[in-house]
Amino acid sequence: MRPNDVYLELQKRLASHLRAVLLAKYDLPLENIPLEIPPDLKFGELSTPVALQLARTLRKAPKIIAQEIVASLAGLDGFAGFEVAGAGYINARIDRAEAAQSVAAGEASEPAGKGLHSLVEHTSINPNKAAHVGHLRNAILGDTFVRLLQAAGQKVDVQNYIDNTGVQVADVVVGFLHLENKSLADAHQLLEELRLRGERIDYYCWDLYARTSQWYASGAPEENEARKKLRYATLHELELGNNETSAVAELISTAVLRRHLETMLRLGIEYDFLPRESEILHLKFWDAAFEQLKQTGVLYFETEGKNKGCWVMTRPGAEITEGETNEDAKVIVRSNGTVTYVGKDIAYHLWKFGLLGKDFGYKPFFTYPDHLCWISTEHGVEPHPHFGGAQAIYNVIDARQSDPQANVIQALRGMGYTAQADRYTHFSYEMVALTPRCAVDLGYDVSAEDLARPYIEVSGRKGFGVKADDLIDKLIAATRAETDARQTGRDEAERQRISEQIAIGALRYFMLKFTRNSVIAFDFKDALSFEGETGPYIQYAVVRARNIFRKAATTPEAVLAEFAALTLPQGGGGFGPSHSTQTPVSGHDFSRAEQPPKEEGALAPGGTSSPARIDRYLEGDGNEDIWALWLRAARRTMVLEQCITTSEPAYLAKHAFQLAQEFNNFYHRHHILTEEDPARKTFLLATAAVALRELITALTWLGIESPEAM
RNA sequence: GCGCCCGUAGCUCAGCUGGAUAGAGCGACUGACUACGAAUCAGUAGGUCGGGAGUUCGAAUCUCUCCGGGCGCACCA
Repeated sequence: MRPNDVYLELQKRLASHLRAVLLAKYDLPLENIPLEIPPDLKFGELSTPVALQLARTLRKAPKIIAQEIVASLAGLDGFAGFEVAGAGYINARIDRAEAAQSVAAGEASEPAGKGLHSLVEHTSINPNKAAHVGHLRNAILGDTFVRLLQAAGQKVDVQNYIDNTGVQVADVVVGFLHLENKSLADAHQLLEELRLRGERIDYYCWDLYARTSQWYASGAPEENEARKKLRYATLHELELGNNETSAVAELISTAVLRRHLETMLRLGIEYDFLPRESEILHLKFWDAAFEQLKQTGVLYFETEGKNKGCWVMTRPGAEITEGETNEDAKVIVRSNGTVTYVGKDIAYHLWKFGLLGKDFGYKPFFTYPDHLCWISTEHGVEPHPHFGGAQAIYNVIDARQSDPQANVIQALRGMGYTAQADRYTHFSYEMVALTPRCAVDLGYDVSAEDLARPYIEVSGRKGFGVKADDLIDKLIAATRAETDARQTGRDEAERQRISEQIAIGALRYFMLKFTRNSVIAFDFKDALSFEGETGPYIQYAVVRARNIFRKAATTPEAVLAEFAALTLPQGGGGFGPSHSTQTPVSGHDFSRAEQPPKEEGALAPGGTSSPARIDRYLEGDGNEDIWALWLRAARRTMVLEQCITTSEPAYLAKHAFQLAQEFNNFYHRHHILTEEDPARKTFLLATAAVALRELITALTWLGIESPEAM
């Protein structure tokens, strides 16, 4: 039997059939057949307003068209019938028993894009301070998207770009060398002392960075001028490398980076490669890119206007008038010969697509339980894995950087790399801000102006924000208190593990439940909630399902095997090619809801002369909620594809929640273990087994573990 | 000034390529534990989808305009 995802498969089948019917009947080639999931099961499982849409071109009443189309649909494999409803909708009812067989068998279709080599860049925190809630959103979005691409069968490289030679690192170095008057030897000593005391270097830098930022503006005008000069002199030394200042920067930034990886690992987030800006500079990536940019004419030398003496490029969407100087052009090479950020980013992205003709050196940096994370270096070790050269890339970068991102894409397109430009996704998301109340609770001074705002932007420079590790610690403490109260029979280690799983589940779900372009106004009350639309709610549904199987002394696998026997008296079924036993349906003569849901006689066990179809359990007023659960379980691949094509993990988060909600509802309405009809009991257990399987799969894709108990 | 995002129930948010009575969670109020453990479930109240105009058989969804909020538009990264 060929694998397929029930809903997706039936949708495709109906669409192509409708396309053929429209062509044959009306000579209308219609590429996109609108298909939707109706708002209520009474309208069937799939529906199309295509007749409404065609009314004008065909000059016929929509209802007439719908009836004509329905007449040609009878007997379509996998469907139980079609009917015209409302103003001219065509509603399709699928063969429930047959669909349930497929779902139970765990059939899933291959999503589009299988085998593609993708590269996801996320996290990319400046290594000069502790990670905060904003970085958590980035990393959780990125990591989840990586899991989605992998679930779709893609080969994914996970990268975390490290700007170790930028102003932000320069600022902590200035603070260390000039505010604290310390040396390279002191830096070594500090790291050792912090290690012994069990303190975090990234927390230390959080405060130092904020102090230094203030220091730049807190003196007399001429003092501030000197401090600013010091800042840029330091930055210059970092870029050059091979000096004491850069050695301090390297030492501190690497220690902070290590902390970031540890923080993210608490959330189950891992990386394959850490490309650093220092290597992009020292290995002269830019020189190679510059040649290509000049040759393709993307960059031109400006001889007039405010950008005179610079190499510039035209911005995307800019209207250029012949013979006039484009004052709005983006400067890529400054008049002093140095390269801007966008320039370096173009070089880096040429490398990502394997178009630069240069590569990093590689050395191992961080060890995960099952693989190594590599970091860039000038002279690497052999052998090493190769990164870059991807077919599709995703950059998880906040929405404020959409302009520079668009510039990079524009440059690639201008160089003739249009296929790559099309597969370059700026995976943008809005920031995480704090509600004024949250800021006050944390002890920050909040101005009257800020108090009136809906939210206040987090700022590392100001030291304003919620640190990632603090939030995680707080979440674990809260779940631990709850777990200790509930799981009195379990030992310390077990309770801690469960608490961590729940805490991380709550945090990851919280960051994923919002769509990317909505600003998250962070508040501890919401983030620390474990009820309602939360990760723990979904995890709890899993635990409940598991408890049923434990009490019944069976397993989901055993139940599903039993279920297959129950529903497959002839051993066939499913969505195999030639399995059409449908009776033609004229389109207006059936109404499933009116059939009695249950016969008086007991169900004959599978394998007897009268095929023991399970329709009776899937239809009728009392069973619509069960069928809805099966139907949702059938949507896994559909949701996965939707998430990938729209770069929106929130759809999967919503799907998992709705699945859990329907399961909890089912759990209350139908008591499984006390069910007396053995066949129905098997059916109910199979329902739980399917829900359990789909819940665990969805949670895994979201990077959320399923605890054994809670 | 130009560009992008947002404005949906008291609060926080969904609403897929325009489609059938606008949904969820939280909060409020009513109920359900002799347990497949209530981190749960059922029910009630609550909405001029920011305002206006247009396109359409049909608009929360598309276009225009106005109002309100946010973020970008460096020879910073």
